[in-house]
Amino acid sequence: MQAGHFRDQATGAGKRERTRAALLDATVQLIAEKGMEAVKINDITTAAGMANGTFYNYFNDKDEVLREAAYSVASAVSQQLDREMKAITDAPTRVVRATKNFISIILQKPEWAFILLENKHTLPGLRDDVAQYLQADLELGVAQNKFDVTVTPFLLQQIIALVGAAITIQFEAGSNETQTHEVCENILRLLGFSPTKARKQVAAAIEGDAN
Amino acid sequence: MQAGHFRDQATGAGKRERTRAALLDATVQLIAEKGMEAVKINDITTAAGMANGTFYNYFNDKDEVLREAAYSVASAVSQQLDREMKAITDAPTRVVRATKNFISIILQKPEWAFILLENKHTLPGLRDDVAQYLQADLELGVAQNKFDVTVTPFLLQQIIALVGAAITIQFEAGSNETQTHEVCENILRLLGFSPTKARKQVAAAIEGDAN
DNA sequence: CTCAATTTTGAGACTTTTCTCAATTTTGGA
DNA sequence: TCCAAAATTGAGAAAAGTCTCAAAATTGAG
Repeated sequence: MQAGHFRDQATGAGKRERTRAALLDATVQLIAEKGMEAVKINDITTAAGMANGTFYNYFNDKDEVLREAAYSVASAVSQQLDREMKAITDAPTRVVRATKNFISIILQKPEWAFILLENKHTLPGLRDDVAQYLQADLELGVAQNKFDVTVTPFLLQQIIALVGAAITIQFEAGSNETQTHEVCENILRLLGFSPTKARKQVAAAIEGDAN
Repeated sequence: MQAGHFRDQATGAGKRERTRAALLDATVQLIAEKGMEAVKINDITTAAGMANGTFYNYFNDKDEVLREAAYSVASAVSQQLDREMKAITDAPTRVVRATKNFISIILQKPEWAFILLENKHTLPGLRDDVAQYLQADLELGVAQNKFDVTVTPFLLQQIIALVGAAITIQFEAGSNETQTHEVCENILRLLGFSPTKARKQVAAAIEGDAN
């Protein structure tokens, strides 16, 4: 039984919350180690330092814990991104920063990256959350006359696919700042920027970033 | 026991070939219905109209049949695409036509779409095949001074991600010609085309197509 | 048509994992 | 501190699936 994000969040809460958090942490960890399908109930309880039966005090079955683990991670990422995006008003800058921060948040917690990538298709919640974010920024950019596109669900998914691919590659081959800049440029190209303007915009947007 | 692509290919061959083909067809079909992980050996043999034990005359275990099914589908798609791409020499046209044809081939056989999407990450063979194709066309385009990019594995994956997302969406929501045109335009934008030029290029490339 | 070789069959042994529940331990409010 | 309520325990029943093998059926070359 080790540390873990949800466990930390639950220190001070009642026993019920803490046990639940420990189970979720163990689940996330195990998914990262062996993938969704390979996770067994016994693995989870053992990793969390409990007896098998305890599991059923908190979840009805495996699907439930997997789903909750994925949602919890998605919502943790979402919260952190929210915090870092306040007070940016220029749409292209928002898009670039959000992309960069999203990639960076996810790559800092490999076990999060894994669970999110594995659920990209199956988990409607996450995809829709990210899409809503993005949609607002794109509409802002169109209103600001910065983007030459029509904002459709299809376009959102195209952009999300670029980010997803960038995360997958960096997750496999190691974090890579150049590739993060490239995906930002690619998104801007998709939104109608010329190669030159895309490059300058990315440089400018990242210049002003704390990280 | 119904018809199926591999079964058709094997008519006239010996019994061994035909049984094997029937098992592969059943496997592909079942993957489309319930996903890789949910397919059981008994489902496969029942769907193929055989006894459980027969399976082990052809495959050592489930992983093997799943892998072979995926490879077989990938190679069938690859062959068909090859046939349709001969004799196109202009790089942007090649990229647009290949994208359009690839999407169209896959969406005509939903069970193929499914198996390819499920294996995008796990099956190195398929991904690399597609990437090689694309790489040649991109290098051609750079040589022809049509594309404003550096050809890297990262860029290839970005483009493949756009196509993958387009297939996923059309697979879920129904085939959509507009979206297919859009993904082609998006790819050209990524390669440095302006929105206007991208649109014209796509129109021109598809104009000259038989379909 | 014949028959050795090939293929198929399916019952059941075996493995793996899920899930239940009566007994025990822990918790935390009064 | 006390104790009822809450949480935990882990053995084993039940479920789900994999894989083997001796016997039966089929195949196709000569």
